[in-house]
Amino acid sequence: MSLRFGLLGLLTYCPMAGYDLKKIFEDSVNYFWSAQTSQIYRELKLLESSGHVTSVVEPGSAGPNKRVYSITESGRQELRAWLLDTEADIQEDNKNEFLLKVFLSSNIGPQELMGLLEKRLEKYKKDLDRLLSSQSKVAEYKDRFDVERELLFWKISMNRGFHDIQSHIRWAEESIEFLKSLGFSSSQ
Amino acid sequence: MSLRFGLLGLLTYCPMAGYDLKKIFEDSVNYFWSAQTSQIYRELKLLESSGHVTSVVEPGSAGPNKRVYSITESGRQELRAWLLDTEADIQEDNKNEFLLKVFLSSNIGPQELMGLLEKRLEKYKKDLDRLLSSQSKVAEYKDRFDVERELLFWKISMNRGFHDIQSHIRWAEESIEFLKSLGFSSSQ
DNA sequence: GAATTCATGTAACTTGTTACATGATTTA
DNA sequence: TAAATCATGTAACAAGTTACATGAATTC
Repeated sequence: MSLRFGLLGLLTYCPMAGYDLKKIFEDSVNYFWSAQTSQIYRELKLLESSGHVTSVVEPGSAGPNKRVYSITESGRQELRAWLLDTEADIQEDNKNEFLLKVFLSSNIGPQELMGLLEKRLEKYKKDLDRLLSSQSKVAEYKDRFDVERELLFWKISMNRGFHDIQSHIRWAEESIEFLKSLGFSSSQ
Repeated sequence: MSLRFGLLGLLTYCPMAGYDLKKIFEDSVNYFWSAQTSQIYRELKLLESSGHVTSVVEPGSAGPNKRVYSITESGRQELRAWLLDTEADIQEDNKNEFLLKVFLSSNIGPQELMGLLEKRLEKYKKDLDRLLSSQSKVAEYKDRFDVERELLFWKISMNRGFHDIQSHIRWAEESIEFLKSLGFSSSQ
């Protein structure tokens, strides 16, 4: 859906190749957005054919040539229009495979569910660690690009990550306690 | 991805037609899963061709005929295998269009972001109301099907919804306060 | 000399969305 | 009698995933 806007947004920092964009996706936006390289290259072509970015081929610093993309003025306009459009994102769907499992867990029973929840709790705690380490990468980006102005917005979006993970942890712990209070014990 | 398992799961309650499944999706699983009718009908056909469900055509109580689907033993096995497979759901992606916007908001500035956040906060509060009202529907389902055993799991998954929305509300409020503390005011 | 990283892409596929068509029955 | 609900579907498209191919440069 909005991969194109993610790409346009990152290109406002500086011109980049598809490969660079993939990298930045991985260690900045990764908590709330992701994309395959194949998808990124396809999308960049579409953006170029609609005039929102332009590209030039540059000799690669290491290895093959790079196709470096720059955002155009029409691209910036597109981006701003999307950012200000409050209708588009208001009914985004919240698909959560794990919750679907919990909902259908009568098919495996409370003990097995407890096992799933305990495993999940571990995952959430790892997520928290990963988020903390990706925070330290922000400092790195601060040096690589000139992003004084961006820092504020990065902080606010990363902070959402903490709220999110903490609420997951609290819910999982609460649910495990609830099952225990009903006399069930883990299958692990 | 796991629409098929959602369908299999609901069919463990009782045999149903595509239309019924769509309805139940809408007012039970809706908070963390959704699907279009066209997708549901397509998926049901696939499930039938792989032997996980069977169907019979019944005269409709009102209007056209119904094709009523029942889960088979192989369908139940599939479902249970998926429920217990902790690898599959562990790296589900968390795409969040709104967070992408926040992350890229240097392109519109803090005042505009504040406006977006305020609008979001309203949406979150509406989400909370909707979740409360869908809770009351659970009671309705309890009567329609024989789902004593299922109630426990419904409660746990619905409870996740509350944790989720509350954390969204807290984050939005905190972020608005943060921007205010920096001397910015809303564009609204 | 082997593995990893840099760098770009194609092809085939799955999943999800949008728009449309049909026609009966029930409710306002 | 008009609108909503019941009920099933097709077609075209958009978005996302998986698998694969290529080949140079760097690091171990």
